Amino acid sequence: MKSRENLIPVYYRLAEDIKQQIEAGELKDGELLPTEAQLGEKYGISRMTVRQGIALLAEAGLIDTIKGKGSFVTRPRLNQLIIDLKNSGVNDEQLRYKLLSVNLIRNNLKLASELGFTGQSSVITVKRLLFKGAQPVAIEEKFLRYQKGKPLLETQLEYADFPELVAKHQESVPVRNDTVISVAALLPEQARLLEADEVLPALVIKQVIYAKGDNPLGVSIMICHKDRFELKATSYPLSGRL
Amino acid sequence: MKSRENLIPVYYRLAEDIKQQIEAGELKDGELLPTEAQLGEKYGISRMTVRQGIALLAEAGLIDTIKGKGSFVTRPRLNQLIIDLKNSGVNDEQLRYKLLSVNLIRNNLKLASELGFTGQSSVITVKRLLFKGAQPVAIEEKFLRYQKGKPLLETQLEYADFPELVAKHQESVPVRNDTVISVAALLPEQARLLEADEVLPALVIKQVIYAKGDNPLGVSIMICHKDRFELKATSYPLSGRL
DNA sequence: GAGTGGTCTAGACCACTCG
DNA sequence: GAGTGGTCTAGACCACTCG
Repeated sequence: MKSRENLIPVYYRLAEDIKQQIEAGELKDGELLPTEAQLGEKYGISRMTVRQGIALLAEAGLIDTIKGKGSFVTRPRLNQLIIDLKNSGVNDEQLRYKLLSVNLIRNNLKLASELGFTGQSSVITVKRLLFKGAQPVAIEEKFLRYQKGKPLLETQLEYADFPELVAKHQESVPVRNDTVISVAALLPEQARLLEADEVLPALVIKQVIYAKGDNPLGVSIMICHKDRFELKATSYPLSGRL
Repeated sequence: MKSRENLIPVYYRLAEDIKQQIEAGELKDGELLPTEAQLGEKYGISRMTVRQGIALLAEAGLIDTIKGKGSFVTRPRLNQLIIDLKNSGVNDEQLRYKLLSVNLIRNNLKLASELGFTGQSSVITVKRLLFKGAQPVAIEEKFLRYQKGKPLLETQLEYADFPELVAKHQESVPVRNDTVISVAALLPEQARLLEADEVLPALVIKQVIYAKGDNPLGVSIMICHKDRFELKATSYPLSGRL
């Protein structure tokens, strides 16, 4: 079936077909798919092409393939949620930024080691206020390993998201972002900045960016106004090709 | 290079090689990789095998491939974080569960429509208390579309995670989980259950499980004690094959 | 028109699983 | 030993990009 006629690749159509069957409940959780050879036969395509479709389904979490046995229908991984910090409240396009302060703190081993910056005693701090419309929604404080000869541009300070900022200021390549989400009470000064009652709690998002080998390159702490900010996450793959 | 000698597939070694070069900064952000033909030449392997390696790198977010142009080094997507609800505080293995109540609420169109359960007026509610050791850490309340002839087993009610529970009780196949994370004050009864001061705020995790076509099948609301619970997320692919 | 990645084929050998 | 998926090849034609 050389279906170049209609531009949609055959392996993709095979994957879609099977996806439909799974979502319609025709192929149930745990059930075994036909073998690759059988699917090739059925669709009139070669085995490598079948495998391309199967790979797509596996990537989407719809099947598990076990060598020597076959491909089994499985429930999608609904417990694995994706937060896109660029589109879920944080770093939203609707947000405006106001730069509060930038400091280079030299020779403060205590601070550097608290942040996990080994072999380092100078730290850059950047503080911004995030607005949605006229309302302040979050305070963001960033701590960067100081890197000689890599000055930060004003535009970066104001507009770059955190991983991007770290990338620009570092020789080392950032490879991982570990984040913790928790709740804390606002400090008086934070409450003032956020124009909130002092008693209000806040959503706290703490990001740590690492280079290869678990070396922290930067730490970001966002203090978010509880009524003006929430985090959205979804199980649906953002880069989903199916 | 038929390197079956050492069990590690050639395409995998190619991908690892390039990954190392990217993480070491030898291949910088935006740089163009050699063409597939050149890589095939260099490693002495066929183009399809090169493509297998390239696909792995693309999946890990280390390169972007553009048809007709080539493959470009790109920063990994550090803004896309994965929360694994099974290993990040929620549904943790260390957690114990106490079933508080199970109810079938019949003929309550208002509740059903609030939950988004269309064409439906009966709702099952399940309330559990989660413990870490002897300490209550969260209250979990679930609302399920009632499905005739699909009784819930006691063991499921106590141990199943939410997507699993929905899957067991529904004919429809769950395909998506949309979650919102926010902050709210504890109600007096909730504070009592969590053995907390009434004034305490709480982390709120609201999950909605959908079938195909944006039909909600179930809603779960977790009210988490702020000092005993935090959510962890990471950019590192959990199913990372590289 | 030359170069690139995207799709696809028809074969091959392998390691693994299962009865 | 029969069946399965995993790896790999050496070819082909295509659509796209760029000068």
